[in-house]
Amino acid sequence: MKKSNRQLQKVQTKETLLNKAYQLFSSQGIMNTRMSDIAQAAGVSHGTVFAHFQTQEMLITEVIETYGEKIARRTHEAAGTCEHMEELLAAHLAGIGEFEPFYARLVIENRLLPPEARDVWVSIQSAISFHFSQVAQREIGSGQSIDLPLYFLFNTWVGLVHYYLVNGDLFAPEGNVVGRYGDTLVDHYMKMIRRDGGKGGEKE
Amino acid sequence: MKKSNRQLQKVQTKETLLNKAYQLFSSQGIMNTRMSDIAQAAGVSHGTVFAHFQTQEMLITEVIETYGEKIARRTHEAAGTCEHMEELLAAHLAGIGEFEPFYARLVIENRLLPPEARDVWVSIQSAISFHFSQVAQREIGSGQSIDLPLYFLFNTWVGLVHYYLVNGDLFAPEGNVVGRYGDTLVDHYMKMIRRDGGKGGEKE
Amino acid sequence: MKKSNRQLQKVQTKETLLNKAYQLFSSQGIMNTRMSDIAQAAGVSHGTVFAHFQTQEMLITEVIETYGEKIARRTHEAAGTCEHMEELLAAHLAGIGEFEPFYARLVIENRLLPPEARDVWVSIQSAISFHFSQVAQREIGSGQSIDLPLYFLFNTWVGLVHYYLVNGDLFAPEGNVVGRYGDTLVDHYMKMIRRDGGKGGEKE
Amino acid sequence: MKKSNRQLQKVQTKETLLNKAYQLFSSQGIMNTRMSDIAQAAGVSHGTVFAHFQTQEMLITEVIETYGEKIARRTHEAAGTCEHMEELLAAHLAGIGEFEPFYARLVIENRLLPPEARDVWVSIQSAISFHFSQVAQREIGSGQSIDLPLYFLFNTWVGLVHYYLVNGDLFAPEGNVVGRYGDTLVDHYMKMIRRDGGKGGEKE
DNA sequence: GATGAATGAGGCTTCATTCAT
DNA sequence: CATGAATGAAGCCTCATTCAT
Repeated sequence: MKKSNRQLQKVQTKETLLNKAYQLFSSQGIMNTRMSDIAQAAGVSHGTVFAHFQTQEMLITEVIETYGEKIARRTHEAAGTCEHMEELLAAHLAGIGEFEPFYARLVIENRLLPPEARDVWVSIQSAISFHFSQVAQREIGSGQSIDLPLYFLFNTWVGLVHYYLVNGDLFAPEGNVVGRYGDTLVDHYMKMIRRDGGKGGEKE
Repeated sequence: MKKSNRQLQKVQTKETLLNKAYQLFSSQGIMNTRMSDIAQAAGVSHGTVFAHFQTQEMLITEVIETYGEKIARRTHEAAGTCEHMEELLAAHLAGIGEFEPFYARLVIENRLLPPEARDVWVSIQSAISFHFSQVAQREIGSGQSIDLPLYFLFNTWVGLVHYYLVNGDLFAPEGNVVGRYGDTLVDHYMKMIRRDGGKGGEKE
Repeated sequence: MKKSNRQLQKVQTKETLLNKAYQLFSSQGIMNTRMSDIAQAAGVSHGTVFAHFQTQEMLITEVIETYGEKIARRTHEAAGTCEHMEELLAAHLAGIGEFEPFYARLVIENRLLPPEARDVWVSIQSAISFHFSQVAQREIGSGQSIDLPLYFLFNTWVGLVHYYLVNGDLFAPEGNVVGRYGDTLVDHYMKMIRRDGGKGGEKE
Repeated sequence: MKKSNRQLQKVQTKETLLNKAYQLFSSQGIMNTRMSDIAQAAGVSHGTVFAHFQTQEMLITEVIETYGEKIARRTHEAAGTCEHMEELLAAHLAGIGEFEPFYARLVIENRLLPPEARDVWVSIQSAISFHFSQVAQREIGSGQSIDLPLYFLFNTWVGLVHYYLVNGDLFAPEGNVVGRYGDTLVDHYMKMIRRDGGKGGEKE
């Protein structure tokens, strides 16, 4: 059990580092966070960070992998049982909502992240896209949704959500965009893609 | 009149600096461009940049103001005579298209720019929003468009366009997102907000 | 006898460390080899190295002592039965040849090594010098060799050999200087110190 | 003349840096000297060093180029008028002697220097080799010198000199190997390569 | 006003060594 | 003893900004 203890210790330290990095990334931005900030936040020495992550890029990438996976999983779970688009979108937002500050940072700094980190990000989006497309396909097939390319419907939705997140400081300075606008976004989006959308515009 | 000459010279130097900065920002990113890069590109000394702009932030802000204003004006002009939403969206994209590399950078680095730059950015968006809302209002009133909040329709459109620009490296590695996808985006978006949208998907 | 086992184990671990260090020193250089490289190569933990050698300097010194002694012994053996200078020089080179990569490193990094290591180095050279001087003395006495101070003859020979080793990357990129040039060096050197040397250059 | 002043200033700073680096390299070794040591010795800030030399490697290379060229030139000049080998060797040593501490460092750290620096070093040696070969060729032709390959004669001489320099701490702790042994080395070497060398070994 | 050399704070990374288990 | 996680001093390099000319 001695070994077990040491190993546990190491795993814990690494987890602490990942978690503190995640917190700092969420609050002050990813590229704005220095390695030494993370060390300090985790209560370890500067060098320790490098004992766990070879380079800053690798740390960033691993944080994104770790928490991105959580976000994707959360969405995946929620999406698994979804019958209708409304539910899926709500699940998507719920998945994001749990990690909103971090996710928003990912959206904001997207193109400035190390390439590997970007790959991770893209694969997260792909997972979501997959679920979305399945449901959308079904809804289009059943005539519930307007017939537009799946990728377009997806991009519209994601673009909308990301737009709110990127401009979160304007929309929700308290930092809870999803909580504040989530339902409305789903509602409006659904109205937009429903075949009978736009009741207010009744043909006379 | 000698002074006049000097002043002219000064104005020209400043304009050169702004223009070279704009070019560099477009090609290599805003925060990736060093002050000395700009000086070199403009053929002046490193220190001269600081004679015209007190700080890097101020230079960035001023570039964004200058060229943002052009983008907004261009869009404004194009939008001014638009009767229908299609035309407006096309005009919007045309306005962006002329400055795509720079505009894309603005979208990508948006939140990492100096706060004052953000204000400029917001005002660009406002100009567009104004036109958009006018036309959208009319179309909703006439029953051509689905009845959703104007801000939502606008955010959806802008979110969509920005999503394509941010991911321009994936969508159009050659760097011409608007040219490649512009028409499609307008088409699909219009189908989505038309009251009779999605007819093509009608079952039997 | 349990202790004996333990001690045996300990001795073996240390030997492994010395040997792996020797190998790494030979292939990548002495000062370029990290303590952790050695630990890894020996299949022990990083800390274990420090259980056997208090400091890096002491490890280096001990490796040089151990293998330097082997080189010296080998040369001593080969030199022991030499009647003539040719044989001695060949023996010297043979002794080096067995350990060329390591010996070359010693020559290359010589003055950058810990002081104690230098002492070892000097004593290796002394062993060779002793044999050399004996044979040289005899040959000078018998008129076979030119009459120059023994130390000069020795330094000339060693300087020559070391010059080839230090520049081994230029002379023999495959890393076998002794094999490639050994015979030639002996031949030429002998011609140089023979009283009748240079006959081949006689005019008319 | 204003420009002249500034330019002069810059050139002077760079020269100071090169010179201080040269001194530090001479006294404490090349790879042991930190960039900040040089800055401090030159009385400028740390960053200034990097304003003049892009990287540490480039600084090292440039110091070696600058002072290596001086050494080579000195030898070249002295060698230009040499009729006999004795004079050439003396000139070679004189060239080295002026810069002995630095030259010795070059010999000692040779293989540990950045590749470009090594190239410079090799080209210095080539210049010397050229002169040597010319004179040696002539002397062999006239039957004054033993007939051995030019490269061997050269390598023997250089190997000998470098051997004394590398072991300067043993031969001449006060740091003046050339002054102390130069004449003897030339004498003995000449005796060795003279056709009539080794009088002491008179044929009976 | 223009110049450009100098500044120096800021940040990443390496690795010998220690020490609790 | 062995282990290996943690330490922290050391060193390289960048670049916005200043200021004497």
